[in-house]
Amino acid sequence: MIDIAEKKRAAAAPTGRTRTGRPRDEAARAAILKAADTILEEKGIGGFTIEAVAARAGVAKTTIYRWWPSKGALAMAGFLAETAPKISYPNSGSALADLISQLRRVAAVYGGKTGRVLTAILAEGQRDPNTMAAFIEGYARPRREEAKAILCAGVERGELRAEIDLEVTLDALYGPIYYRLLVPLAPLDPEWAETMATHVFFGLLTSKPTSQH
Amino acid sequence: MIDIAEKKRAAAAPTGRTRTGRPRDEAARAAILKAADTILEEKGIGGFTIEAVAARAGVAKTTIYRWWPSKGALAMAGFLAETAPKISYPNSGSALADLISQLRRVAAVYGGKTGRVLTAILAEGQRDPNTMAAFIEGYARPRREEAKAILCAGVERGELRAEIDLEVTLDALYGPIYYRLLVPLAPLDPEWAETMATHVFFGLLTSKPTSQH
Amino acid sequence: MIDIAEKKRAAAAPTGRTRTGRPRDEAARAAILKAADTILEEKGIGGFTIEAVAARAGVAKTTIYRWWPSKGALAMAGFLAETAPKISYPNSGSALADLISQLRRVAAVYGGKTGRVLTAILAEGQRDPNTMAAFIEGYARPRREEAKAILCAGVERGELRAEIDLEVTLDALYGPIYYRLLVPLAPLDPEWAETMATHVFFGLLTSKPTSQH
Amino acid sequence: MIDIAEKKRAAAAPTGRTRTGRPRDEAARAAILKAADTILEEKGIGGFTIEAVAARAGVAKTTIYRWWPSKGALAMAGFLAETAPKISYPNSGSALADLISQLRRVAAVYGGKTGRVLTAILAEGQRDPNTMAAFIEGYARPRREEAKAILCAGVERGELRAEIDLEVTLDALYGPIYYRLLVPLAPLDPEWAETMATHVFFGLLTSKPTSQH
DNA sequence: ATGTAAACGAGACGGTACGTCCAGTCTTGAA
DNA sequence: TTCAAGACTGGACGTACCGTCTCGTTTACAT
Repeated sequence: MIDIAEKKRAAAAPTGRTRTGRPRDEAARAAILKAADTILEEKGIGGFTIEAVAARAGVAKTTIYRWWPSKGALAMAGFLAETAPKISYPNSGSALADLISQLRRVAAVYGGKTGRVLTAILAEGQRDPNTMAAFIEGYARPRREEAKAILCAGVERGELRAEIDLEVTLDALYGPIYYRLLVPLAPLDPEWAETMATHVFFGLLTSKPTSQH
Repeated sequence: MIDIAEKKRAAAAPTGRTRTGRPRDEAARAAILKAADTILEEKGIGGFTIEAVAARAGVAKTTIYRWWPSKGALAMAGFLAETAPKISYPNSGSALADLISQLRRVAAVYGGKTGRVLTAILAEGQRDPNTMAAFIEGYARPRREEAKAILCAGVERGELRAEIDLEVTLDALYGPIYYRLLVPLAPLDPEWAETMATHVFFGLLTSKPTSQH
Repeated sequence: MIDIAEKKRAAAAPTGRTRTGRPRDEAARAAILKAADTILEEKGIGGFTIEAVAARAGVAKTTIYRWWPSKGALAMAGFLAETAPKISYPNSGSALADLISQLRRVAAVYGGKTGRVLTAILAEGQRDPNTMAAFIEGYARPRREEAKAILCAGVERGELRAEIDLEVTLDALYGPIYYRLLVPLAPLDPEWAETMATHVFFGLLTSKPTSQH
Repeated sequence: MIDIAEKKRAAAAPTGRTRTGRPRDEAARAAILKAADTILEEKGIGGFTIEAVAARAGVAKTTIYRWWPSKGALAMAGFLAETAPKISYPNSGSALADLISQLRRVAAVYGGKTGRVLTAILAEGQRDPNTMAAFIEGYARPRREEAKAILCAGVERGELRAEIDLEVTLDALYGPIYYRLLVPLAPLDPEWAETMATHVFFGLLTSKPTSQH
């Protein structure tokens, strides 16, 4: 898990220098993350202000600014601490089954309160590159690596075609979920996710080509 | 093209009552839209403020508020007036070719300055439902309908499987583009778009199943 | 009377250009000055914050910042508008009588609520040269000129010695009053002021020297 | 010399109980007072913050707060320790000469860096009664007693009129100096101080009255 | 030698006010 | 009736210091 506070602490005590001064208040840290996440869930990004988080956490604004450099960083930290852990990967030995199961779960979670948090972070990320970077490195990329491992196994077992580009495949499977999350043309639910995955797995064409590309 | 101003004018002169008073300044209207779009392109959503638009357009803030109810509406109007017309649909008689060609073009356009405008609108749309609605009804839905028509034709010609769900298919083809637009894990370019489309069209599996679903 | 607002207005309409835009809200202006003065009287400089003045005047902070550049400028404006007009000059034909009468009145006024306002302004003036300059040009200097005129008349009538330096004389007569105001060794009251003035007028020495200096 | 630290130390060891624990760090104490005075001289009251003093003295904020209860107390302590000792009293046997000599010296010192420190203390004293009390008891009153002694001697020797009120006389002589210090209408220099003193000593009137008051 | 007690550095904490930026509304005179 | 100009209320921003607090460390005296 990535947390700017952790980084700061690490930076402050690089090797063996004994830490001095009043230690960080872990209760305040937890309250801030909890408050950040709750506000994001309840009010979305519109109501997510540092002042609101401080008030709800019962904490001074300065305490927040001491540890998180921006709104986006705080939102990310709240997301990672509170809601990100809810998604885990299955492992059944079948790439197709595992991925569909995982995509269903992701759709279900993103379709709920966690989705509101995510949209907020991504919206903030459009205006602040650091937030986007934190999201990518702290959340998106790690998840992709997990999913990539499943795809790899599927290819090795002969389940999936060897010619596929794994990165592109991940875009094809996860892209639609983010699309529905951010452009609410229709709700994001597990049934839709499974149908979408099935379309991508089986392709759209009537006949399988002998040679392709 | 949707423009609140048009609606307002229409509402103001419902049947035949002759309009009186100073007529709307079309030069101001054009300058505002142009300024909105330019700022969006240059500064992204962070620098897009009503005051900045007014200053750049050489127009009073009130003039903007008279015609557009919110920041998001103005961004949408600027987008529609200036950058949206750049994307058109081909028609070659082959669904696969037409869609790939279109996805390439969309990727190219979204990968440039227009993409910055779009991310700004979508970010704003996360906080303001009206902006999102305007985007969906004024831009996303119409484009989907065009694409859907191509898919339909493909099905009717036997090019595409009859069982596919057209809406889901559109999600599968367009989702990844929005994903790459909003989550910049990697750049958005035509080559990637074609590869992605190919993956979806041909599917990922090694063998075609006899019965599916 | 000096008022930054007046300067701004004057600067905005230098010659004949017709003023445009919403006119300044005079009620708000008056409420701000009144609130500033009241807070100064009641709480002294410690409680004099822009936020407190805004709250009491029922006005937005920005409205204050639009017209007064600093705390000190606002305090000065409040002082000039509300409490400065209370002191006027007598004119009886006798410099001694006039000055004593005036010094008594000044001591009485500075010994009351107005004195608290003055100490606040002078304290603020120690940290902000602009405040001090505004105080000197807008209040102190004009009063000195009035007093100087009386002294002049006294000299011309032969009441006062011709050799005296008028500026130094003013320091000698007014200095003790500011001293008692700012260094409260003892209260500031009219009796003391008259005694003090008498000492200065008549001198301290037992015998008049034939030649001096 | 008054120093809260002295008081505290005295209070901590009232009778005979031997003191235990780490002794006060005199180097830190000296560094703090030096830093306080230097900052007051260089930046005036505006730059005089506890944090700045601590940083300059290379000391923790807590060490300051342990010994001085407030900003004003610290400023006073710095003033007394560093700059106050610079003024001493002459003794020539002539009240007039001694006082003029002393007033010249005071004007010279207050016209320089020491003056900046004094204005800072007096400004702070307007907001904090304790600071003002410390200034009066620790500095102003003792100096007045010294000056009063000279005046007394002058009266006893028949140099000065017996009817004069000594307190009022002190106000008349020192008031103008504080006035020029705090209201910089003109610079504070020895020539002016002597002229002023001469005016007060000799009075302003053309003729000596037969009976007065 | 070893406690014990106070002083010290470091720095986190809850707060207050700052001065600024924009949002969105309102009021005027001119076109 | 629209427009330019610009004043208004109001909310949040990020910063600077305040005065308090909690630590781990240091220093000297008392045992």
